[in-house]
Amino acid sequence: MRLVIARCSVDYTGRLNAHLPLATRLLVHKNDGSLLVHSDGGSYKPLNWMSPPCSLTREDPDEVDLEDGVIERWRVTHAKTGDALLVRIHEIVHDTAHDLGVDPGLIKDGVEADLQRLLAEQVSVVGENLTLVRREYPTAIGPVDLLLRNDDGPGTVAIEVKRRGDIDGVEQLTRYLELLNRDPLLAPVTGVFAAQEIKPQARVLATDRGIRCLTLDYDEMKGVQSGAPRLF
Amino acid sequence: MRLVIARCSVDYTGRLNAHLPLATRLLVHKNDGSLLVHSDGGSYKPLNWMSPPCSLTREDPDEVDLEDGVIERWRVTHAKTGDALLVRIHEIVHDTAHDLGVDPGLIKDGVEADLQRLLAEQVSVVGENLTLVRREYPTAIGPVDLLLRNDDGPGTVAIEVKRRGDIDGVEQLTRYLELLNRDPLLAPVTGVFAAQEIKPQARVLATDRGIRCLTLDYDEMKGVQSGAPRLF
DNA sequence: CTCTAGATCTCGAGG
DNA sequence: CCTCGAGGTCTAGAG
Repeated sequence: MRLVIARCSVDYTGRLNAHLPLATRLLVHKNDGSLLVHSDGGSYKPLNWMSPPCSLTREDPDEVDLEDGVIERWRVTHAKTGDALLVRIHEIVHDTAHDLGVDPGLIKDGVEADLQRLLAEQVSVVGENLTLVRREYPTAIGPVDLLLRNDDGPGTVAIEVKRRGDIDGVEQLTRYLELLNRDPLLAPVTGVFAAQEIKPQARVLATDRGIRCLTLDYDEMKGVQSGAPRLF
Repeated sequence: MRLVIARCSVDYTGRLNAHLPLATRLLVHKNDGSLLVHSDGGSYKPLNWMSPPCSLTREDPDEVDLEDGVIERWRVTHAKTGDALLVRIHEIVHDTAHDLGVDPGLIKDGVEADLQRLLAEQVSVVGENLTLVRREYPTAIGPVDLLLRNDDGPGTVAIEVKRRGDIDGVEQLTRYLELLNRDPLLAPVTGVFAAQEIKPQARVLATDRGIRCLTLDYDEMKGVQSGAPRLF
């Protein structure tokens, strides 16, 4: 990894065109060829960047650049799409290289998959006399998160699990319900929209379509889960 | 901006929990308090991070940490959500600080808004004998990108413009059409789904609902546009 | 390989 | 302040 602090301007050409006027910025050139251009603010998204696979070549400035005070140019080209980043460097303030080695990577806990797993283990949260048929129940238009069977009679419950329940999730569940209800072995299929947080618009739409909303408490559900091994 | 290369482990607690085992990484501490943890690969997304507004405090390691070889700890806490990042530093390989100043920011060209503007100026691309009523035609559930009037008779055309036409866009347009067709001054309203690239599933769904798909060529449309001033 | 759906999404506009 | 939609989305996982 090479770290350069430089006064530079940047032009991107690819899926769109973008231009960064001359200013002092951090350039991170990673070992895989990728380049990040960061300012001293904003969030983790760089002002401009090139993702791997790509390669960086150093160019001499042309006459116009020389008159503007450009001392060198970096051209970073994407191997497949042809997207290109051109960095015109006017001054290098700092320049160091470091060997970091391979990173062991991130371990996560609490994403949608965890919610879905917990709810599959605790179907009583959804209602009484229900049994899990399976997680990721396959259909022609994609897998339904959870499918439950009614123990007392005919009928099935399809559940869409989200961390944040938005209008898109309701649309998704609606498409599944429409399809599943054509199957005489499953019908009638009712819908449950389960999420840690459900947006008001999503709740209105769901209710209007006869879909029940269920707010989930991840920490509580994690607490109920008995002796299973924890990640940390 | 402070740049540190350090052997460290990182724990995030907030909307989820995440853990990074001990390894050598780049720590970028920005002027607004935010922190990025980067490895020497992957894309522009850091392995772990904290977004502003947040603040970093240096802590002494506890006894357990000392036995593990921790020389200092950084605790980065989000001002509002309470999300926290704890960096346990075992060794500092590099440590420099730089004054970057304020960045003038990025200038873009070719995003959805540009597509929409161009199509509004070239409604003949959609079909003959059509006139633009307005862009961003307001409805109760949000603005329709473009609304056109049929010159030869009754009826209206509602257009949803996307850079990449996905299934979500078809759903969005469907909701608009349903609503607009209740208005006797506009009905019958037909739909056109216009995008630079239309995904197969989206095309199938649109066609099934009687919505016409229209693939747009941005460069060509930009070329047609006569003497208007260009960004670069 | 493609395609789908989640994300500590981020970011900006509009009410 | 929140909500909504776009993004050079990125990313992981399944088919």
